[in-house]
Amino acid sequence: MSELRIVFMGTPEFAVPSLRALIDAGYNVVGAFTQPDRPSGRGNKMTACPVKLLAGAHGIPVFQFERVRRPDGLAAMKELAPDLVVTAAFGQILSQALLDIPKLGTVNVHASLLPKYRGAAPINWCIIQGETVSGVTTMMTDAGIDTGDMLLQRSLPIEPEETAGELTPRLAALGAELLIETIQAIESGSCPRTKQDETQMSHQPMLKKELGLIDFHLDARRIVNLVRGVNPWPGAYAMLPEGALKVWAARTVRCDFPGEPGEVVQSSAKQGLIVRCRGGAVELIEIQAPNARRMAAKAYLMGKTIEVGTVLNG
RNA sequence: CGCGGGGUAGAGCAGUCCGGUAGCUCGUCGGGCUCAUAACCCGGAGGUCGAGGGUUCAAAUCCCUCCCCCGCAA
Repeated sequence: MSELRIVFMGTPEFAVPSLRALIDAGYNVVGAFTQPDRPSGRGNKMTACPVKLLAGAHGIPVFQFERVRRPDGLAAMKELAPDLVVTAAFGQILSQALLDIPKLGTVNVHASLLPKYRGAAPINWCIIQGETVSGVTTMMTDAGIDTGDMLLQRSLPIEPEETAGELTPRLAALGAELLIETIQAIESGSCPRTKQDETQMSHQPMLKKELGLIDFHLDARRIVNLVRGVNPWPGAYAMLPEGALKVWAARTVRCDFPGEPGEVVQSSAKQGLIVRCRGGAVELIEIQAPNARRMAAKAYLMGKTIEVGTVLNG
């Protein structure tokens, strides 16, 4: 049982294992900050984020500020008098004034092998760019975006067909383990601390809806990586005349068909849905038509037709 | 009260507006053809049409209530 007063800051599912690990390890979590509840889903009901639910279930006070770095957020943090702040996918940028509060500093759990893939959506970008290895890094948060000194780091191979949605919980679990090790090392004064190599750094922007629009002028491999990387959110899609066709799963196929990029070269319940792209073709395996549920493309084609020769995004 | 689409055979859909024998593609089972096949031909099984109530000689179809699923937007 540690005497440290810890404040946790995190919002989505990725942060949950880290908070749970802190609780399970017996740490004294004195408060949890999350993004405010937002109206979401059908009916625009207010929805509590996963971290809020977990913290609430353990009687940990929850704080939700629109901007935690404004005076009221700052005051709340001061009052909690944390020895250590832990952040994991919190979703807000911390100010220096905020970082100065905890005596031992602020430790962040970041889902990439820093200094690569700094920024808001490292897991997605990693897959989109075709990496075969990812990992998590614990680091001392500073005023920049994921620029602080690295503490511990551990890597994880990405499965060839793995989606961002599948990789996220694996990295979250790894991150939770690493967080506990990191805090133990900090407590014992034995935690290594390494500056990030700025020449190796990369920084990716937040995900936008439009990122999911498939560009069939790209290679099949890159298209498949995009599909994996934006699954389940924001989701890959191609434009049919009647609306967006979401693509949940795709694979590269040999292309013996002529056709321009985006052209449907095969479309049947037996053979599936194959679209021409740069230097080859992709088979759209699992799709979702407007107003429909997601399903195997072959199943969709049993009841509906997509004409061969249709040009997606055309 | 954010906007909208949907629930019909194991799967995916049509039929609903305009009530009148439940249909298509695929799968499945049996048979045939073929050197052979995911191909082709013939035949069969399989459905309380999401649930309940109402109108009617008659309801998948019209009216009311409820349950469930999904798209957009956030």
